[in-house]
Amino acid sequence: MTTRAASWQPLSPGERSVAIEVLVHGPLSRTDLTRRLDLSAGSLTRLTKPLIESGLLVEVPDGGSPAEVRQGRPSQPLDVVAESRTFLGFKVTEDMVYGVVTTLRSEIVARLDRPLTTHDPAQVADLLGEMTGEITARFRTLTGIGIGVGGLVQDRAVVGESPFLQWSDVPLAQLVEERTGLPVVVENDVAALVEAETWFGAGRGLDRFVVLTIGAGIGYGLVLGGKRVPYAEEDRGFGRHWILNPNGPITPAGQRGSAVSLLTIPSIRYQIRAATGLDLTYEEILARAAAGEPMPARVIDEAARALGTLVAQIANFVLPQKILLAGEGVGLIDVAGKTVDDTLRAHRHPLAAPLDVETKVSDFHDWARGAAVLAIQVLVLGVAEV
Amino acid sequence: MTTRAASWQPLSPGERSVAIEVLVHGPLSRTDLTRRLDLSAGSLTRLTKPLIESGLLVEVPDGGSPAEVRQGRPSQPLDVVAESRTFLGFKVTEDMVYGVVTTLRSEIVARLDRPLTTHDPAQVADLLGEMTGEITARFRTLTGIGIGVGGLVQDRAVVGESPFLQWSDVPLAQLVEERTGLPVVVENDVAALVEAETWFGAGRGLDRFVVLTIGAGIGYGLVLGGKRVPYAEEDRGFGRHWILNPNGPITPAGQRGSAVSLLTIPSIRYQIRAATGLDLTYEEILARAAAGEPMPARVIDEAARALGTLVAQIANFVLPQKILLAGEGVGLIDVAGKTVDDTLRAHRHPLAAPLDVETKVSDFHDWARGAAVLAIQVLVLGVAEV
DNA sequence: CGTGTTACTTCCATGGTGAAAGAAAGAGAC
DNA sequence: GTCTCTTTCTTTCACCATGGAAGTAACACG
Repeated sequence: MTTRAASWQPLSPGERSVAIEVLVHGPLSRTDLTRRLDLSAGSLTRLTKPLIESGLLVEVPDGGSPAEVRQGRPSQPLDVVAESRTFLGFKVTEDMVYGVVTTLRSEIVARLDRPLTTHDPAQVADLLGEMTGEITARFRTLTGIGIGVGGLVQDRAVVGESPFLQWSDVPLAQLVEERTGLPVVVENDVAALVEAETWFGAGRGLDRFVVLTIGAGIGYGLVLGGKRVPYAEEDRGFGRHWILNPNGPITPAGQRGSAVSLLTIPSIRYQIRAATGLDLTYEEILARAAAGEPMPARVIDEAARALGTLVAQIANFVLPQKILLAGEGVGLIDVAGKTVDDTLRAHRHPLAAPLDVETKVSDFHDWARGAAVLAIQVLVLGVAEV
Repeated sequence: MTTRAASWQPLSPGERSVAIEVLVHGPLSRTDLTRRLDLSAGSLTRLTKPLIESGLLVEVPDGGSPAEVRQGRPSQPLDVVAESRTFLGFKVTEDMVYGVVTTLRSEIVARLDRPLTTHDPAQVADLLGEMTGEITARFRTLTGIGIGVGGLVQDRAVVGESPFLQWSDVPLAQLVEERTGLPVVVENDVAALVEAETWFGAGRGLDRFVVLTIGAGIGYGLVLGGKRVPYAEEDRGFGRHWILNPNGPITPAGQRGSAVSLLTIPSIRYQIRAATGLDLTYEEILARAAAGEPMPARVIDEAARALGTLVAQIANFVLPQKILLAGEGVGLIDVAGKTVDDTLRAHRHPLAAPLDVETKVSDFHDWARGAAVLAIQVLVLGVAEV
């Protein structure tokens, strides 16, 4: 590997936990950290000193609400220098590569998209290399690259199987590393999004957290104890066998009445096409459903009930503290949110803990950002954990 | 509290982890323990020495297969003295109290049942006190008492709400402690069974583990990271809103087609009664279904499909390493196991990791044993953790 | 009876830890 | 201004769990 010295590896376990806590949970004073990490004040002074000397952390002016007047010596928040390093995340789709540049805190500072005209691995790697070159010219602090791909990814490096790219066993990480000289992490796109939301997004600091994505397919991510649980079928057709309505529609993909048949964008478009002959976009279908056009309204209503049922099942069995609904296919909530809610409530125990559902209609740059987070994790944790 | 000195509390964290590992995972040599606990050999000598001196652990003759010849110095397994202490577990039902006496390893060494003729809290406590008296006479090493009750239990001490006993806010632990002078833990019966299976049963050593019980009602227990996840609705009608078949039967309990309506013993008996007018026992229904009698066969078949669906949903969303089906109502698997299996397979991804399903038709003594495990945990962990 | 192998013990340097005491930096009272 | 109070952070130090190295024990094998 041609990886630069790009790791917090020399940190002791204690130091790293401090660094991660500050990275993920914003500026924190040493006293805050004693509570969060359950360490003594003395230990915190010891742990933070080398981190500050190395420049990884800095003392920042107290940004707390200036109105609130507190007695005693003011606390001295510590923060990472988010701009000290930048990361590049790619989301590779069938015909486009979406790229984002982020800070150490996963804030997007630039975007860069390119059409993908070939699926030849070497040429795709060339394109990614070119795009990286452009970024390096603008951002000298580029530290690592993350790539999100739909399909099965092994060891965070090799695309084992990707139907839409027609790849199998392509060592994408190595190909891009050779062209850029930067450390590269490749991961399944859903897994990347889940990691990103767990570290910096909706699932930050949670113990049990679920991400459900709806788009061209269904994606599912389970986070327990702050770590993503890997699964054997790993995005090779999630939700095809989740039967939500045995009387549901039959579509080319998935079992009859499955989550895939009821909820994914291609299936919804297929249902409309089959019923009306019109080839409408997802947005058009939503608009017509909102306007009360019977056929679209019926399909969207059925989808909304399926989504409510699905979320209820997850809530009932996983007992997550939060569920994030993401992807382009959650737009139906804007139109049929009430149906989703009602169905969800009907399938849950009245005494069950209220469920925190967050909706985020993500675009491709959000997926790319997820991939960038993986590069951040590798820097922070040292090794690409699986 | 009138608790005797009954705790491993003075143990250091390292010592306790050694003690628990040996308690739960049978005799282990010091070298085994180095691997399991990731400690050095030196540390193990240090940690085990006081445990042996205090009598908590003993060196036992190597029970390993004597045929297998190994080189080098033979290992010296350590074990707890399972018989050094005994524990008493009660399962309180509407008309009976079932009691078991167990060793430190949760092996049942005696049983004691009594009819429950009153629901008056003081008199129930009197009965439990009497039964404890009998046991103390035979087992001088009695160390603690665990009580399992259907319903909502707070702080492992107070029965907050128990419909079938018509109790609310009964400080049962205190009542029994006053009469016995022994430490008492009270817990929801399902929670107790789950803890027992997690420590000493099917879920031993697993990270993600689910217990599903079927009997008079549905019980669900989720174990993540070796710890049971508490839930808000806590056995106040689990499964009433898990709709498994929207076209399913309507019964007095639960929503139409819910797990309760399809699977619990009262609901199955109700369906048969409503259809045929016969008031058959669950066993009779199973026998007639096995014999091919149409109506029972149809009901059991529908239940089997519901169970397969339910297990598949749990497997799909929780990704457990193992699912334990327990309770008296899992007997239908003997009759319609193939239907359960087929339905389960149909609702799972072909590439998903194979699921380990264990079935255990438990009786009331198994529930009582679960309660006894809680008393063991209190001794071992020092405090009743929630 | 030595040799090799594995299990366990003894001993010691190390390093992370918390407790206690002290220093720093503000607010508030007079 | 300045004295006190409060809270945050630092310094110092004793402690102790840990692992590593070297040594001992107990067996099989030739």
